[in-house]
Amino acid sequence: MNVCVASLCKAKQLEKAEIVIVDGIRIGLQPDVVTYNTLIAAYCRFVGIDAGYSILHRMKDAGINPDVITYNALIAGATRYSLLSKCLDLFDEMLEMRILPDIWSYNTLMNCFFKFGKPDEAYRVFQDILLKNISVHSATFNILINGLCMNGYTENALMLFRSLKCHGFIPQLVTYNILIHGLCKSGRGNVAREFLNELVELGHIPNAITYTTVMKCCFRYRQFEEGLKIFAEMRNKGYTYDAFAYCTVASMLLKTGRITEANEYLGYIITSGFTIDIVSFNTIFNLYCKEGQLDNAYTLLYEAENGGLESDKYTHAILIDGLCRTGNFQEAQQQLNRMSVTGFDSNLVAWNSFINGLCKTGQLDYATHIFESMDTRDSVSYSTMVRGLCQARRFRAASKLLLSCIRGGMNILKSDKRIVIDGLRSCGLTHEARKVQSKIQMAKLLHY
DNA sequence: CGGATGGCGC
Repeated sequence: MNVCVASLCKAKQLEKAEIVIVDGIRIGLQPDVVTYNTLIAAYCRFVGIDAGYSILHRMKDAGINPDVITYNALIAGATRYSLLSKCLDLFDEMLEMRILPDIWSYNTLMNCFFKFGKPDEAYRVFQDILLKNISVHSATFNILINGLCMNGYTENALMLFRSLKCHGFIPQLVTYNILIHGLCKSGRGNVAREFLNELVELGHIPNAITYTTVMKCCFRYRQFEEGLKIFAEMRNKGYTYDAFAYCTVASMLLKTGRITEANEYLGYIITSGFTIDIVSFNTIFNLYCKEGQLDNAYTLLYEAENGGLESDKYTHAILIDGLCRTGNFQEAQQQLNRMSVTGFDSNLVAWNSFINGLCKTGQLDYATHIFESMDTRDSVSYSTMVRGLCQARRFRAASKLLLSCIRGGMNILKSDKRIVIDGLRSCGLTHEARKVQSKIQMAKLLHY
């Protein structure tokens, strides 16, 4: 029965799995801890953490005690849904129940801390593993390397990787995938390339994840044709069994103005029978919004939501950008305000999109007002405003903003700084231009 | 029976 339940759960057929269990009970087979653990993992993955909990209760009611695997599945579920405190509670609960955590409990907890941007605490978990003399799993190192990369410690991740190799650790394909991704994200595409060669030399065969990662890396460095070549190779090898890579390609095409081609690839997503999840939906939705087909976009959104797809912060940001592009600033503003009441606040990208739209249409005072009322701002917010002010030839205001951005420890693009300085000069404000330049230099010295 | 890697927005 357990084998059957497991394979149904893997295939997301939870109702069928439940039927098998009921049938089993009818012929005298009682579900055991393995059956429940399988169910808990599947419910956490496909339905939600509460669904996982309800199985836990069912299990306890049936007189079966949870074990370490039960808790690991729940902790992983809590991590998936970004519930840090729930992870910690579960870990404590496990200890209280005198269930000894295994390496995977620690791995999962460590991964959870990394995911929440708490690398120090994650590292403490790792030290705990060593202290308690629990033998590590290769995944422990993979999680460490990934966590370090994702939290801006790419250099440390590289050092760890190299020292592990010296100690006889044989990197797996996942290890390379993680490293390549991390290196690319931190702007070290050249090192990523080296690792791509290395993994092949070591006899690994790149998988769909490797291809998608490398392809995105190419796009990041504006090597579009190179990336498309990788995609073609990936398709030839039959590695496009999901929409992941198609989304990357389509959004690159859209961003570079190759609308017709983007349309083509999105067509594949729709006709290939892939499950349209929120990410692929957003990619398609973005096409309609960028083309200014807001009516079609709304229809699509309506249909998707009726079909049970839940929009996320990406959906909202795309919509707001679309509304701005079509000049519907009032509706964009309303949507933004609605967003903050429905829990999508801190959607900085959407707000940035809005001020960008306002700046592009010369509504600088309105943009400034919004910018000042935002509770958080990032370097994009500043860049957008700075560029907008320069375009309106309000160079003094732009330089003031630029300096306050730098004082806040945020860095904006060199080209944006250039625009301000050149602008000041073009107005004959040579003295101010020089002042800004020296302040930028000073900030550089102080920060690095 | 669980647990690590890839896709979308300014």
